[in-house]
Amino acid sequence: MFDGIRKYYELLIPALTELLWQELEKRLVIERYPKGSLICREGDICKGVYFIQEGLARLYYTVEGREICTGFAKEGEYLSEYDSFLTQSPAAQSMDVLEDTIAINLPFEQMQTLYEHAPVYEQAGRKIAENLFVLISRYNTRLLTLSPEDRYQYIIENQYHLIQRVPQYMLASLIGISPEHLSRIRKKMTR
Amino acid sequence: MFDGIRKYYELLIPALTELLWQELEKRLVIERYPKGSLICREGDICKGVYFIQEGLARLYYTVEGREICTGFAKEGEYLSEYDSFLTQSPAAQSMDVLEDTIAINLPFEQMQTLYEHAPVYEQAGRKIAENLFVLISRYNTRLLTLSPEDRYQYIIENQYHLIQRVPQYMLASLIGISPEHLSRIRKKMTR
DNA sequence: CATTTCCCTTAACATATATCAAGAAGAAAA
DNA sequence: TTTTCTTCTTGATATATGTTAAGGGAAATG
Repeated sequence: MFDGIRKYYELLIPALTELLWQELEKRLVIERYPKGSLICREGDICKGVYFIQEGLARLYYTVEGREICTGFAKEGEYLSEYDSFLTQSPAAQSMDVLEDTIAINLPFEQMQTLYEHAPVYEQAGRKIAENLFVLISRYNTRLLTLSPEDRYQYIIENQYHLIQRVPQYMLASLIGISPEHLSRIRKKMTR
Repeated sequence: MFDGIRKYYELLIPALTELLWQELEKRLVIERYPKGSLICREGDICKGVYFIQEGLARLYYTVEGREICTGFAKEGEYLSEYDSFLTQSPAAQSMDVLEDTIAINLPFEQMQTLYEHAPVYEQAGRKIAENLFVLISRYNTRLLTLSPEDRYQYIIENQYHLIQRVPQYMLASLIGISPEHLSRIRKKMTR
């Protein structure tokens, strides 16, 4: 059950011994979400960092009744409303799942306990924070420096699984344009 | 000289002893930048995380000859092209200073050495990464959920020093609009 | 003190992109 | 199968925001 996430932590913490892993493992919580259900609602405090074991999760703002997606995580990837998680303050975004999903949650209090328990866990926390920073930073770079066409092209070339698993109108909001406009861009690109 | 940054590290690492501080201090590098000079050029590898001792630094993309600002740091704040720093890959943004600036740099190799030296430093690394994540995440939230007017209003209410120290056309790009448009927004707001 | 440079404003105009509305095509449900 | 959703497409229209250009004032420079 925990094979995938264990490999992930071994990458994060080169010095992860069997004992240290067991200490971590017993704090992990397996959570199952049926397609369409919420992991975290905007305004609530995000309870954890979720390692997606199986399925597909989504992070999005709701602005004037409309959803603006900012990220997706598939099997083997992490997702969290990390600002809310870190600062234990109300989440600006919601998280839900687009498919039946199994997530492994490392809750906030458990993470703090680990930090106090042994300093190596700090290293995992640091690398998770660093990885999430790089993700959001590059997302930002694309939004600010690429044209809508090039942002879509980026998804084709680097996140093709999203095109197969995510409705096009959600990708439009990820790119920062309307669904109609993405449809026209696609039409132009096939020519 | 190192008073400001020491206080900052004491916040990050509650367990920072005199000895641990000395170990850190001897790895810090004081750097002076005259107004207008570059700390890091786009395409280069960002050499460090810079604690601004005195002055004002800026982070910005250059797209088709135009500059798009994404962040500023004044005295007592940090700045870095952190993606480049973490991954030791070419920077997407440049960093320069808008005023004569004294920065205290913790270079990448020195930071790695500290991590190996004692695990408490991991805690500082983690918190720096977490803080920078929260900063960029909230910047993102503002860009994606607020109108240009409200983004400018946010600066007035929460970063008023920028209005006093940064040219308006740079704030326009921080907000994600043209200088002319910001000028019109300001005119409308005074009424 | 003159002069140059930088920055802000304003107006006219251009345009990318959003919005609105309708229909088609699949996919899911009954 | 038929029906009902959901998603995607397409066209007509609207609009926010960008672009270009010009002038003025403040600040830096010599």
